[in-house]
Amino acid sequence: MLSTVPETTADRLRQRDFIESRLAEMKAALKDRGVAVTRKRAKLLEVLLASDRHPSASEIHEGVKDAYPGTSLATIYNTIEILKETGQVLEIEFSASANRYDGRIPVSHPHLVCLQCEKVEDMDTDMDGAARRYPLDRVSQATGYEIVRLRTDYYGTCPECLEASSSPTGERGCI
Amino acid sequence: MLSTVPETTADRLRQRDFIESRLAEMKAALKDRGVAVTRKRAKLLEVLLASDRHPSASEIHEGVKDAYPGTSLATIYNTIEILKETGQVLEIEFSASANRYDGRIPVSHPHLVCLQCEKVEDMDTDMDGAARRYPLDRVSQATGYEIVRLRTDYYGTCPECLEASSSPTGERGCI
DNA sequence: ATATCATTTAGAATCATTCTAATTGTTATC
DNA sequence: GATAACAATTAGAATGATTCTAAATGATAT
Repeated sequence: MLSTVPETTADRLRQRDFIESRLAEMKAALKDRGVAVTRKRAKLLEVLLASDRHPSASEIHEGVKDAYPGTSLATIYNTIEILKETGQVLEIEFSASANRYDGRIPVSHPHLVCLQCEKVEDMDTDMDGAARRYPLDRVSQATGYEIVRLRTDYYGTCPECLEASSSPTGERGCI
Repeated sequence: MLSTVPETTADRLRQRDFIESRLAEMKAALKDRGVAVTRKRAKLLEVLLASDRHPSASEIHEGVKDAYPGTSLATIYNTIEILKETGQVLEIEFSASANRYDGRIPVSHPHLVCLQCEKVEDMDTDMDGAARRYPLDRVSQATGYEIVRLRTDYYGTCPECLEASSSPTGERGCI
C-alpha cells in the first residue's frame, strides 16, 4: 500500500483521472444533447472542473477569457444553462451574491459556506448523513412531493477567516 | 384526551397561542434593540406570522398596505433587516425569485420547496434527521468552521401541482 | 413650542441574470 | 471553393429583487 492516510472527499476530487472522466462525461452529455463542444465551451468545462472554488459565472468567464479574450458573459450563461438542463452541473443559488457552480459533483451534496470570504467547499460526505438517511424518494413518499433535489449547506466562518480575524496584528475583522 | 390524531408541525404552528407568543417575542426583541414597534412594524409582524406561506417581502408589503396604504417597500426591507439582525426571522434565499421569510421558526429547519408553484412549506421536523444527527457544533468541530446556520431544503413538485399536471382536463403542465 | 432623533418615503442605483436581435462561424452540399 | 442552412456568439438592453439616498414626516422630551 502506498499510503495509510485516509483520502478525503477533496483529495478524491482533485485527482487528475477523476477530472478527466468528468470532462469526458460532460462533453458526451453536450453531444448527446445535440450541441457542439466548441473550443470556448471546452475551455469553460476545464475552468469549471479545474477549481475547487465552486466558481461563479463571472469567475468562469475570467478563466475562459484567458484563452479566448473576446468571449462574452452571455456565452457562459448560455452554456451553464445547457449543463444544468443535462444535469451536468449543480447550481448553488445565492441571492446576495452570484450563484456558484459545481461541475465535479453535479448531484445534491452538502457544502460548507464561509459567510466572510464566500468560499464554498464540499463537505466530506461521511460527515453528513442526511442524504443517506433521508433519500429523496423516502421524503417523496412521506410528503407526497416529487422531490428532485436536496440542498444541505452549512454556513459560518472558515478556519482561515477565523484565524485572520483573531490575528495579533489587529482585530480588523474586515478589510 | 381530546384527540388521538398526532399533531403535525404545521398544526402546532397554526395555533393561536403559538402565534401570540411569537408576536410578543418579536416585539420584545425590537424593543431590546432600541427600535420602536410602530403600527406599521406591528402589522408587518402580524402579516409575517399570519401566513404559513413563508411570504416574500412584497407579499408582506401587500398585507401591510391593506392596513396602511401609504407604506413603502423600503420600510418592509428595513424592518426585515432588523429582524434578521436580532435573529427573529429566517431568510430563505432564492436567486431566481424573491427571498422568503419565516417568522414562526426563526432558526435553521428543513423546508419543502415546490419548483412549480413556489410554495415553501415547513417539513415535519421528525422527518429530517440531519439537524439532530449533525448539530451545528459537531460540524464546527469536525471542519474547523464556526457554523451558525444550516440550510436543508428539499426541492420538487408538490402534490397539488402533481395532481394539476396529471389532470384529465388536459396535460397542460403550465398555464 | 421646539429641538432632537427615529422612521418613513419615493425614486435612483446596483448587480446578477436573461433577453434580443444582429453577427459570425461551421458544415454539408453542390 | 461558393453557398445555403443552421448553430454559436455577441454587445448591449431589459429585468427584477434589493439597497441606497436624501428629503420629509412623526414622535418625544424638555
